[in-house]
Amino acid sequence: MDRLDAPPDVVIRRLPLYVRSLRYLLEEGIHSVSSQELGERINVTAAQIRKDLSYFGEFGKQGIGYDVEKLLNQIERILGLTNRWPMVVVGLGYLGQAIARYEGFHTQGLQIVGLFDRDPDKVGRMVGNLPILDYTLLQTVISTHQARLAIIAVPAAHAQVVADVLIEAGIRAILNYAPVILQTPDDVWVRYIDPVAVMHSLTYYLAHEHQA
Amino acid sequence: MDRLDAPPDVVIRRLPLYVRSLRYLLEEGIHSVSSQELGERINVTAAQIRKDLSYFGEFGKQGIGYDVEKLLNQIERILGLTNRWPMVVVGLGYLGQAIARYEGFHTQGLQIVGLFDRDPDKVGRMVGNLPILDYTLLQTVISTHQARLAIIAVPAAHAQVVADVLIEAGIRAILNYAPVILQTPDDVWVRYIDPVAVMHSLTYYLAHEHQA
DNA sequence: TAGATTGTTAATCGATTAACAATC
DNA sequence: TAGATTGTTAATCGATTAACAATC
Repeated sequence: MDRLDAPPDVVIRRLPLYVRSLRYLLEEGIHSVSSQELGERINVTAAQIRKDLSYFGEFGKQGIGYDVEKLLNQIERILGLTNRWPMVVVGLGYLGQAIARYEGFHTQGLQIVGLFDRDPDKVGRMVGNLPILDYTLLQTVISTHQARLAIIAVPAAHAQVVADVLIEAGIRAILNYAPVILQTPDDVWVRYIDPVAVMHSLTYYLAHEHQA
Repeated sequence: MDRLDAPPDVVIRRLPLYVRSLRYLLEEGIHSVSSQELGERINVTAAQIRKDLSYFGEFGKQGIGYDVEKLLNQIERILGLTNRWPMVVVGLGYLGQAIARYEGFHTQGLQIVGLFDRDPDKVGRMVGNLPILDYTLLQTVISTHQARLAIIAVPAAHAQVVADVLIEAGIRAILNYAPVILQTPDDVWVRYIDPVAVMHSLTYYLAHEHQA
């Protein structure tokens, strides 16, 4: 394979699923796995797993498969999960609070270092072990922790300004829960979580199920 | 084009974004839009929009573009959004409560008709205007409302059993927030919301940014 | 050794983009 | 009419799958 080619984004998006599945395997005390077996757990073909991994190197043994722990470590290294990643959360409504309280980020190398809301009634309150801060402190907190990751959980109408401020303050990758497409510079990564859109794509299939 | 071909899933997933953008346009008082203009708002090419729509019919006028309201109505009809969709939410932790309290579902044709948790301490409490019910009532509520949509927001270890029960009770499409890949029959639709995986794909790019 | 499974190449499949005749 | 923009076809691009030699 051509190690010069950058791996496609689809592949990068699948790597975290491999990581998770390998962690589960390890918890189950399974130390060796074939692309076939791994694939069955993630609903992905064996060929796709091997092809995906081939962008980064050779991690298995013919006739044997993959050493779970070794492969896990390798993919974690590829994803940069050997360091902890500081991130900030903006918008502490019900959703933002659920995000702030979710242990899954912390256990997976993602460390929330700042919570921000512009509502004066919320500022100062604690969520978990962090206080909600005013937007005026965004810049300081982001530079202090060198945070490059942010989660936006503010109302739709407010998301674009928040994104602008975050980027200005040094944020380079955003996970946006607000139902708006953000306009950002090319060197900023933006991903969306959009449950209503997902549900609407499902209603399509339910509405058309009996025509098929 | 060949109206006999089923539209690809990628296209179905984009339709809800068109719906949303068209709604925003309408709110802004804009009544006519070209594929070019619409595309700029959603970060999609004009050609892709026209191609996507062509799977379902002809909705625009040459030289003019699309009537916003008309196109909106058409896509809503295609997605089945002319009816309201009953759905249940299982798991009323912080996340489940945020979901239950989010107005976005209700305003977009998705009506939560039941909240379920197995924790006896939670059962009976109200979240918004609905009480949290025990799993024993799942079957009844689902059949009463003929719900075919469900959201799973339980801990990872519990998600597969919950899915099994839901499907047994008649659910046909699931949005799963738990970090596990569900094993389900072919006639059940499953989508995932997985913020940790998304963040991990972002750390990849941040970790490799300066090699590029 | 025989059996299993990798890594990789080539073939296939599918989605996006470009281009343009049709037409408002 | 001239200019703009659609709907659609064909070309391009990219991702998935199949197949198999290499090898544990």
